[in-house]
Amino acid sequence: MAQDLKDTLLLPRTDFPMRASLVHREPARIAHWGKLGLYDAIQRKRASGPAFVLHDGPPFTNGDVHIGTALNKTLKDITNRFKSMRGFRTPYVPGWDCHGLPIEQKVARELQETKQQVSTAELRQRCDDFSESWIAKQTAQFKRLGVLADWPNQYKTKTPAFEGDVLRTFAAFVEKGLIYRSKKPVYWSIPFETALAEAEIEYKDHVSPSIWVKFPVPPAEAGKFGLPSDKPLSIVIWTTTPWTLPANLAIALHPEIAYVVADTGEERLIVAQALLESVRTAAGLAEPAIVTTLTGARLEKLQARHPFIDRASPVVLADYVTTDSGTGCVHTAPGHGQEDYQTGLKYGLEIYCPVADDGRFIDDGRMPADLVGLATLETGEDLAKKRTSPANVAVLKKLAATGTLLAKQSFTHSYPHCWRSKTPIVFRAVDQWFVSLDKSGMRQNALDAIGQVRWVPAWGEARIRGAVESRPDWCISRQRAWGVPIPAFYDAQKNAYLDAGVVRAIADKIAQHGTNLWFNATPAQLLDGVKLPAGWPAPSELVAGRDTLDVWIDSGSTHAATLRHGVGGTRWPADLYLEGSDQHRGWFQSSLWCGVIAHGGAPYRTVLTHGFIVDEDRRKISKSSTYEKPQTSDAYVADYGADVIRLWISSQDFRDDIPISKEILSHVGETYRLFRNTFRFQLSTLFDFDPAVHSVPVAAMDRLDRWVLHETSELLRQCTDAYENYEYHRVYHLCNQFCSVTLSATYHDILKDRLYTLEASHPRRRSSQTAIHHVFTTLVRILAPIVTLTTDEAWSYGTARLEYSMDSVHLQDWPVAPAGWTNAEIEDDFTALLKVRAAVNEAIEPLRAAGRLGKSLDAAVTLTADPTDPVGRILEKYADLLPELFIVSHVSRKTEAKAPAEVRISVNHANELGYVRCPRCWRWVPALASSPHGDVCPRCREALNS
RNA sequence: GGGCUCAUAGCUCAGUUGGUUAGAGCACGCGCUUGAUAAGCGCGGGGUCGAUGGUUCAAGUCCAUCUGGGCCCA
Repeated sequence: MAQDLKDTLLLPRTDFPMRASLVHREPARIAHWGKLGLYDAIQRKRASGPAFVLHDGPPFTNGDVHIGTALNKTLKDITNRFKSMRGFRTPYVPGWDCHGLPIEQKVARELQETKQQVSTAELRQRCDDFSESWIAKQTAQFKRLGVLADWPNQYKTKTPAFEGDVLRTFAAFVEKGLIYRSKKPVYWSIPFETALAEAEIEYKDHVSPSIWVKFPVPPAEAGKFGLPSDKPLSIVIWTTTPWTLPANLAIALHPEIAYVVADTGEERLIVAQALLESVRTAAGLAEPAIVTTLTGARLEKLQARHPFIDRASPVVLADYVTTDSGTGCVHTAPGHGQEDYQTGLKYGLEIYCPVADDGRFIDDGRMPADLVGLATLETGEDLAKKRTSPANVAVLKKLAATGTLLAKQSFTHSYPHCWRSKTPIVFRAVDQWFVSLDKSGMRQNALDAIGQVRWVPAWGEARIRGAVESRPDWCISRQRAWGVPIPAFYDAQKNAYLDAGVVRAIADKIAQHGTNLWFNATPAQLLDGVKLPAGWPAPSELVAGRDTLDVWIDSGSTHAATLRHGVGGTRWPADLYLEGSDQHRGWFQSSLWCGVIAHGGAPYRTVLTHGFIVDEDRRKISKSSTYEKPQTSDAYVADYGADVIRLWISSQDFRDDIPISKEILSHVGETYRLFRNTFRFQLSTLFDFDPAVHSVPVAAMDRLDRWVLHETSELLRQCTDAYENYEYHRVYHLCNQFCSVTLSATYHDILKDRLYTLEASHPRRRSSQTAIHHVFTTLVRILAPIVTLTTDEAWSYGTARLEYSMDSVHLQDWPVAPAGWTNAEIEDDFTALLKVRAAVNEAIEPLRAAGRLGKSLDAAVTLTADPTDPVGRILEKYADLLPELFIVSHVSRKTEAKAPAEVRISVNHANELGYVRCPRCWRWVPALASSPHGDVCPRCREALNS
């Protein structure tokens, strides 16, 4: 009998599975999108819309997609999908960064391990293959995340056409006269014998010999400067790089700092006054007597002597000298340091660098014979054995022999290392190609362009402004094979020949034949058909340079190689660049310079940055103690599924650091289930609802349903605003709250009675179904950019009642809430009603705890309120709705003068009123009536009779 | 060491121009339900807002310093 009655209820039904099984089911939907040609379908649908171009920053192609890269690509995907639903045409051309040292090094190492010797062309081919293999893997990993893109039009920095555009960008640099050749200290990787970019440097602790060295001042020289000469006098310098002493050409003092001549008894030393005590301690000297005090400026041009080479080391002045450490007298080697170099230029010193490409001292006739050939910095083996370099050892020996070594300690400090070999680098002056950033007002142009761009968050502008202002001239040559060659030629005397027209002609050839042409062809072949500028030797007298361009020129040219050609329907400039905040000094800047120099402006209108992924302790993930497995996108997708990962990404305020942990992901998984069950419940309650046939106009809808439509329009308004402002975490939290509070705990819960027990076509039931249908189609679309796969599945069930359909939620327009949904009066009324509802629940709880009743439907509630009070009036106004709203069986109202907004609530079990329970709808009523299915309440009898 | 930036319940986030006992979801605890059931509902405990010191009648919300993260430099 009970089962018989239950069968008369309109219980929810749907095939939409409760369990997501994302990890197993997602690939099928992604494949379905592939068959559908979803990306192209979306582009076709928006073909006439305004363009929104998000230009993809190319990931480097040397490994699996990192979870941080997954975050970046997903944010781009969310953005594009939202913009597309808003009506924009959103061409998205993905790119790949292919050239560069890490790949070349990896390939070179493999060749080394297998003891293979190959030509440059063969090495480049292997690099190409290596890069290509990762492009295939990364593509699959991005697709697995649900990322939609124009894969057929993807750009790769290694393709001939792209390389041609890189060279055309370079030609613009040459044409503007910004390229110059200069000997300049650069970061130099000894194992790779190449100059390194700033980005290729990492700072690590390094143990160096810390030494105090005496530079003798000859008595005659001391006399000239009014210094006592009756005892040996020396200027004391401090350095942590003894190997640079053979290149010492000067001693830098601060012009305004106070220096002292200190008498130790046997000799006198010149050091900064502020550092005398620390020098004394380091050297273990007795308390010295101060002979005299004077400023650094007084000693300018004093000719001290090099401690072990027969030459002078003059005193020079420099503002960067501090009394933070050392002696205030700075050993200066213009060939081995940026500041030293600047000072050298100022004083006309030679940019002297007696260190060869391999990091060993050269034999230039000036280097002491016992130092020639020694390695200046530690090899990996030296570091493993914790010993200092042979050159350091030998220099220390010479200092000791000449009695100029005042003190020696071990010193651990942060020192630049080659990011690949992990060995310390040298500063070394070598011939390189540079871009002058100050010539022709280029730096100002770049700063002006920054002001034209919208930076999100706003502080990004200060960040890149600082980076652009402080950036030194750009060293763009690399002594590598895997890159775009610099089309410069050299004659027998090593004079360089570089010309914009020639570069463009070579660019055309390379765009056709690839860069291997440069490495394989003779200068005569390369220059065949090219009109040589005046003053150039015949091609037969030239050799082609072997330097390649800094890869930041590659990446800085991506906009030129794609947007300016309109690849995939894009256009220049881009509406949006979206990358990690490290790119203020990286890609944003290289793109800015290339855009400003070659195309007269920034290549982007808006630049959005996100933070970095950290662990639960907010520490960088690579330093995490809970680091268990590779932090790859695939590893996370395999555990949680793409939609949960995407939801996690949306849940975080990505402008700040972005924490990830098992706990966080499991909470996000709960939210995912909430969304999924919300969709499922709504779908299940619409099983007999056809919107085309059963829809109820808003004006005719029940007040509860109009309330939920109002709430939905509010949700839509706020989520749209959040999306527009790139605040996706607000969408997550708004939807979370909406689903759990507004829907699940309130609206859905209240609705069950009418949906299940009323007759199928009862106006109130159809009204609610109409509302649910509206809420569903709105909510699914709001979440579509984020929870892409599940919303697509829900949409398919909702529209076609099928797991897969030819339609997709991603082809829909962004929802619009009709004006009729907004209803301030109902909103106010329900705010008050729901407050009373909460109070009713609170009042029921003690009875439940006492075992007097279980479900709220067993309760009969009495409300006492002041009829003149606003709340009292609302209770009166909604009297017929109250039992349903509170999910109780009976509500009686009493009026009594009370304090404003005060409602007294008393609760009884309905049987205390003599009520009986309807076996069908479970409500307690005064009396049952007979029906073909037995005794039921009058309302159920009516439903059964129809 | 410098520049930029962040710091609110166990977790993720809200907290408008400084003004009532700092909110939400999840998690947690205790119950209810078994007609969303590897679901749903109710109630409850839990932050004094990184620390310190200021400005103010009043500060999570303004200022300074410090501590601890992050990115980028040195």
